[in-house]
Amino acid sequence: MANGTAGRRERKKSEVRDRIINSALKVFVEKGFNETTIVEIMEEADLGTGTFYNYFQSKEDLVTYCISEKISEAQLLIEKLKEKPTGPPSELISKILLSIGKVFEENRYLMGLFMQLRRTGQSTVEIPPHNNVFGDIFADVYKLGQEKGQFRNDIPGEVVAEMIFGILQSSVVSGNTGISFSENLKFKLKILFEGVFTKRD
Amino acid sequence: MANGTAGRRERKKSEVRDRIINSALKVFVEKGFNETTIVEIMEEADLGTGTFYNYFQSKEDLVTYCISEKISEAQLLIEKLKEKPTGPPSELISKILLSIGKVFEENRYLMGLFMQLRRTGQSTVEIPPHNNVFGDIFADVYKLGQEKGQFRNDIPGEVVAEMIFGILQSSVVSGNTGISFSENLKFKLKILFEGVFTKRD
Amino acid sequence: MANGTAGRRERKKSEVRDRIINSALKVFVEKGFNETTIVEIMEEADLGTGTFYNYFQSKEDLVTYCISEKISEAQLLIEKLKEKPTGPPSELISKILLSIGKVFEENRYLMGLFMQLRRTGQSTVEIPPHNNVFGDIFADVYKLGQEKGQFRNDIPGEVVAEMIFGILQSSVVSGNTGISFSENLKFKLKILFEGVFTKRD
Amino acid sequence: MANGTAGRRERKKSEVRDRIINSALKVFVEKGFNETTIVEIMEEADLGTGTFYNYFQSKEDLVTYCISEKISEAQLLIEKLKEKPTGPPSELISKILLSIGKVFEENRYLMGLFMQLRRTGQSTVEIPPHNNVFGDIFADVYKLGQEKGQFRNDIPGEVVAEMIFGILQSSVVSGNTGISFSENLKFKLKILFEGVFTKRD
DNA sequence: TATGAATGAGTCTTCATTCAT
DNA sequence: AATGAATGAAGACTCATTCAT
Repeated sequence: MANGTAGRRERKKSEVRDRIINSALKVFVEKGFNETTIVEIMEEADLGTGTFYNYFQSKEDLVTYCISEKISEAQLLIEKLKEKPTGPPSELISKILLSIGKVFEENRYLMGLFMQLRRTGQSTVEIPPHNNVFGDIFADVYKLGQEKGQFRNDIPGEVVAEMIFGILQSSVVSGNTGISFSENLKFKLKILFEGVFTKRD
Repeated sequence: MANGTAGRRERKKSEVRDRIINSALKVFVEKGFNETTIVEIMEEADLGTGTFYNYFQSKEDLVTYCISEKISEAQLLIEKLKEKPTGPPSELISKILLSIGKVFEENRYLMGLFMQLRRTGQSTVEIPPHNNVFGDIFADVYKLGQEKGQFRNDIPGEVVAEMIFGILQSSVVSGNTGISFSENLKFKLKILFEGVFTKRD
Repeated sequence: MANGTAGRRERKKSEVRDRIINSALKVFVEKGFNETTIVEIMEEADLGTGTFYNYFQSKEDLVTYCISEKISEAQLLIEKLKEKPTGPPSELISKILLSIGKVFEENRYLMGLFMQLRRTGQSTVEIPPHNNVFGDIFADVYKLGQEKGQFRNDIPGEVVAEMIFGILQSSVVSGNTGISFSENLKFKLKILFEGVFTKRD
Repeated sequence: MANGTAGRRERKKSEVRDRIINSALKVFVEKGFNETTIVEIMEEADLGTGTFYNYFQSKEDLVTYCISEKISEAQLLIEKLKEKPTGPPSELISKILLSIGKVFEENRYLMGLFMQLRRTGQSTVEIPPHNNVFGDIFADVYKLGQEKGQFRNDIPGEVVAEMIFGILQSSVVSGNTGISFSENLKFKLKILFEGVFTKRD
């Protein structure tokens, strides 16, 4: 009984949190992060201003929370992919990028936020240093590919990792080409691979 | 005489402006754009707060001004390079990227600012939409390369342009690889070219 | 039966009220009156926030209630002492001070609260003007002592009353002397009665 | 010249600071410290809200500043008095109390503030622990009096110091007796020195 | 032209209080 | 009666911008 009530409350609370997050992202997209006020977010969510602080400590906290969630989501996907490595490393990279891309594509703006956010240290939720979140993963996979003879050895893995991350980024934020995200990504991967392959078929 | 005085005044004024700009960039790097106040900039410049408004209309104006200057600088270099097109398109792209990169490398932070700045419309100086500043140029050169048979035809020029811009960006902001900017850039261009070349030598 | 239930309910209600009061005093001591929030009090009491308002109208109300209770307690003691006046007035004063002191000593902080509280008029429970609560009593006893020839006539009773009250206060809040409350009080009463001079001219 | 301008500015600034302080004290007296808002203070001073923060970091800071000033003032007076010790210790105590009293009497409310202020540690200006500011001084003088044979030895100096401080306090805040501050103080000192008994046994 | 104190609009943040469950 | 999420009024504080000197 009590459980039922508590459960309902939990659910309700979670709903409210989501409402705030979605409103926030909506307004962020419209006005930009720094130009968005908490009042605006809560008006959009049709909630009182004070309610914000029942769920987040600050605006920064909110963004950090959103991003952390997305990163976790993405990392989970990557873990799954790495567990059953069927194809060659290049295929793994493609799959990873498509997975991560999908996660962020739902809300493209978040990627921009993710890139630009300067952590000031006040946030309670930890965001790892930007580039390194996925950087190590890419570098690892590249090294694997080098060992397997699929990738060239005359280019440092870290540089390739940077490039892969750049591809991800530019595909997600790309918007004027009239090409879908996954198409865009595939084109860029084509460029990437046919350059790093040791030999072309 | 009057001319001499005016000249001195001109020079003096320009000196003050530069002092403000340099102080601003310094503080931006330390604290981030939004966290930097005009008071701080002017303290760093060892000038009175009010003096700021003799040179710029607002903080946004200041950044816009800085960036515009850099872009103009870069575009001037590109124009010069395009006027005397000696080598193949790939060489032109390399030279352009190195030139632009150099301009922004002096102040890497500016690139970050350039990427993240959202125009809110209050600025008097116009900054063109981010990606497109150099995007068209890259696309043009790529098309030229396609016509000359150096570049593959199965990938849209716009996508390649995005990729080139991404390379520029990631090279400028790269910092943990221990590789110099131009080395980093060359590696990435190698990846780019040996992927897009119709055939590998 | 109905009576029994009502009694139990009464008792239960009283228990909750006491729990709130004790938690409040505890937090007041730790953080100060103004810095204490109702949420904190109720967390300390392990009760829901809303429950507070089933017992008190406001935070001010709570404090006022606490203090009033203590004052009533003290006044009751004084009445009893005055009813059976066996010794000389000086002894009565000593006994009164010791009694009041004991009441407040259990919770020294309450005395500080009692001293500093400014009534803003919103409270439903009335607290009489600070100094006067016991001031009149002291002045009365002093006058009695003057009539009986025990106390000097060249000093106004009100001034002595203020001084007695000051003794009470400073004894209750004293903390660094390493002397117990009642010892401290006795020393001060000695001064009050006899003075600090080795001999009186 | 420049000096003249700077000097004028300095003077102006000092005037504004005083205006704020006086307005603040006025409103504090009327409404109490915690009930006073910065807006109210600045309205009373006929200045913009923001101006407050050109002079003080917070409301606490302001009070701390006021009190520190008064304490310094009082301590300076005490030093002067101790340098030329002509009469007996009792006389020195009287003079010290009258001096301190005068300092705080101009603004009686400040003494109350001084007593009640709970330092939360955020203030930039340091206030020494309340009782001890003058406590040591009183204890010292009392010990001197004991050595000289003027004061009794069967009461600890610290207790007497507390009592003296209590006298100071109760005289400053006393208000209903219709007796002037210095008269009030003299009566209490008389009690302190001689006691209230008609004769000592 | 340089200055820097004054300004107040704009934000964040807190918290007593309410109320549906 | 107990609960705790929702609320918004209230207050602290910031800072771009103005303007008298």
